[in-house]
Amino acid sequence: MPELPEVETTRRGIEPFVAGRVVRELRVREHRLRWPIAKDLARTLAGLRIDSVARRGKYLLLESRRGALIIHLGMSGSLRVVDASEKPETFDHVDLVLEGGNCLRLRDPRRFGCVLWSTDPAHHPLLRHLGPEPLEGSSQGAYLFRKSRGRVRAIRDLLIDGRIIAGIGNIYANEALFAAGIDPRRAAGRISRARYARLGDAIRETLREAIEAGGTTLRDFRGGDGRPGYFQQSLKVYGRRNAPCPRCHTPLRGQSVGARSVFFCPRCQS
DNA sequence: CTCCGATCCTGATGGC
DNA sequence: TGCCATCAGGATCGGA
Repeated sequence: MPELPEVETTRRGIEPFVAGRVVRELRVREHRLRWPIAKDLARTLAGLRIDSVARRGKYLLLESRRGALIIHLGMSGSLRVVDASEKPETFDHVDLVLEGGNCLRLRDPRRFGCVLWSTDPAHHPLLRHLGPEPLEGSSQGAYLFRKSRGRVRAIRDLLIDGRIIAGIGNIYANEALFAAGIDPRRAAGRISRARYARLGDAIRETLREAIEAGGTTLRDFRGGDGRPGYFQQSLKVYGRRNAPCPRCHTPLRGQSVGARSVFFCPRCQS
């Protein structure tokens, strides 16, 4: 579920409760996530002061002087700040208990997320090959145009590849391609520079609006403050097969490309 | 290097 | 209401 806007919403929700706090204890009820939680992680974290909460792509980083705790929410993960005395439910796998009585609680039914310690997060294997942040620097259109030359894969697949550009998943790839008027199935290498310029702007606009709305809540996403996101109401094509195109009212199409779905307007996107 | 499919796991949904 | 198949927001890995 969580793509860049949901992770950023989470970051903003938890930061006021986490930054500047000292870790009292780590409680791990289930260590079998995407990668197992290290046995000695509790010892590593105890007494550590968390200086700030950063985001890189879909990764959250709880930064300290000695290193960072890297958290990924996978498909079904969420983080909330709760009172440490609150009883955990099923799938509440990890508690980071803080001095003062608050607790950062990770819930992840599908267990595709991870919790890892790194003394040098920028060079950690999971982050090292990540592409640029779509919301930083100038528009990414020229960059994407350059990276796409000679590539035959669908543009949707290029956009959700974190090594090309970080943080974009299937929902926002589909939404940005609609905004830019590009068919998600088109070969990435055969799209013009001008269209990439439009796409770069569409990506930023789409992500910004989604963050402003608090992310997209499909099923059970909640921000760090426990509130749902409201961007779902703003989705123009994702999940809306056969619904009228918001621009021209032609029925939207939905089909599988590779392992996941694309949604698009056959008239507005070519 | 690039691309594609399989894969980890559980819950929601829709058809019958 | 129940059962079963299908699908899901991610990202790595291995093989072609």
